[in-house]
Parts: sequence; structure tokens; C-alpha cells
Amino acid sequence: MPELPEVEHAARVLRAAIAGHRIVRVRVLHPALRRALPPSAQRRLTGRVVQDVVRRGKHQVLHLDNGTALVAHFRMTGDWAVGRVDEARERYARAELEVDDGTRVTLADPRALATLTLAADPADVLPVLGPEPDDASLTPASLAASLARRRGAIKPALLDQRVIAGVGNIYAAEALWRARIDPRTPARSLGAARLKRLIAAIRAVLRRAPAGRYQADVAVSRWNVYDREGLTCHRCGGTVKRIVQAGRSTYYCPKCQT
DNA sequence: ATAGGCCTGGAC
DNA sequence: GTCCAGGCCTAT
Repeated sequence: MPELPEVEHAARVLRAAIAGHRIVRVRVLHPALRRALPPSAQRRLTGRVVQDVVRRGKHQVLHLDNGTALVAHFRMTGDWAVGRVDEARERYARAELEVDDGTRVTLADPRALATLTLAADPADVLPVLGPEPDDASLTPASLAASLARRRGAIKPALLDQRVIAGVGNIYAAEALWRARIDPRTPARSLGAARLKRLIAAIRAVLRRAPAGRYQADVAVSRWNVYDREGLTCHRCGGTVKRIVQAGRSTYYCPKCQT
């Protein structure tokens, strides 16, 4: 589920649920998550007040009252579920945070690939990230500069979080469709005019994303190319094609993306 | 650049 | 059973 719009929503949900509250109990319910959040970190979390929750790329940073931070990343299937401590455990609950007013936030994650990391400083665990898509510093010139030394195609480059933070596989494909750019185009060959279109397209597809969590049934009707192999391009009547780039599916229309 | 690994569920 | 999955890391 989680690309930037969904993570943004999740961070808002989390902020509304626990910002300003003290963590009174931490549970880790899956061994894989236990690797990232050992008992010592669980103890250090307990008793802290969550001062704020901010999103950076697809990471969520929970700033705590002693200057440390809990960094969450949903990977493929993570999400928060907000409930009360007396309610039944969520399906796929991998970790739970209980705060001082009886609210319980559950990290629900079927594939258990999500990560929680407690850090003295969020900079210790956050990777180097490029500009946010809506940041004014993202310009055709800045994008050209960050693509200049790359060898590969534009689509995998868009998935590199150092280029632009928060663009995932679906929105990369959708943005390239909207900008009419072939995903196989060498990244460094794109000129200012196409980069300008690409930036506008990225912003547009992210803005038009559903506000809430990912829902496959809603999404299917929204995408122009993603998961539409063999179907008709809404724009030119061509046939949407699926290829694999850097191990990931890419969907595009060979007729109008050039 | 690509392959494999992390995990599990769902579609076939 | 097999293949696929919206992410990302490590090794080659």
C-alpha cells in the first residue's frame, strides 16, 4: 500500500492518535521486527512522550521528548491501526504502542517487512534522500544534475530515493505515462522540457492519489497504466505493455510514450 | 545493472 | 503447487 500519499496519510493518523501522549507500553509481536527493535529499545521507548510525527520520503519519524526518534518504514504492506487497549488484537499486528490515554497504535503488516528503528538522532538511520516532490528546490535543472551521472533508464532512476524522495513503482509509471516519456529512456538524456513535464506529472499524480489508505478496488480504476497490461491506453488507444526494469514491473504505452 | 533475500498472502 | 506483489538492502 504505501507510497508517499499513503504514508503522508498514515503519519497524520498517527500524529492525531498519539502526539502529545506518553508511551506506556511497547510490544513487539513478530520476530523479524524484533530484530530491528530489540528489548533494550523497547525499554527506552517506554515512558517517552511523542512530541510530533513527521514524514520524510516514505519514512515516518516520531520525535520523542528526550531528543531520540523512532523511525518507521512500512515497506510493502505496513499500516497503522488505531484502537483502544481493551480491543482485540489487530490481524497481522507486528508491534503495538500504547499511550497514556488508552489509545493503542498497531503496526499491522501482513508481510512483516516493515521496520521500526529507535535512533539517538533520526539522521543516524534515515538514508540520504532527495527533495520531496512538492519541494521548490526540485526543478528541471536540479533533476538534470542528479540524473547526469546515471547510466540507466529513467524509470528505475525515479525509484531511487536519492533522486526524489517518496516516488514508488506505481507513481513512477503513472508519472511517465502522464509526461509521455518512455520508461526506458536513458535518464541522463532527458532535456529540460521533458524534465519539466516529468516533474509536473509526478506532482499531479501524487496530488490526485486517493487520500486514505491503498485500496485495490479503488486504485484499479485510477491507474492509466499500472497493472493494465494488455488493456487499452486511455489516451491513444494503444495497448499497455509490461516490462521488467531493475527487477520491478514497469507498465507503459509504447504508442504514446516516446 | 541484476539477483537474491527479507516475509506472507492472494491469485492462479 | 507456482508466481507475483506498492520497498529496499546487500552482494556480485
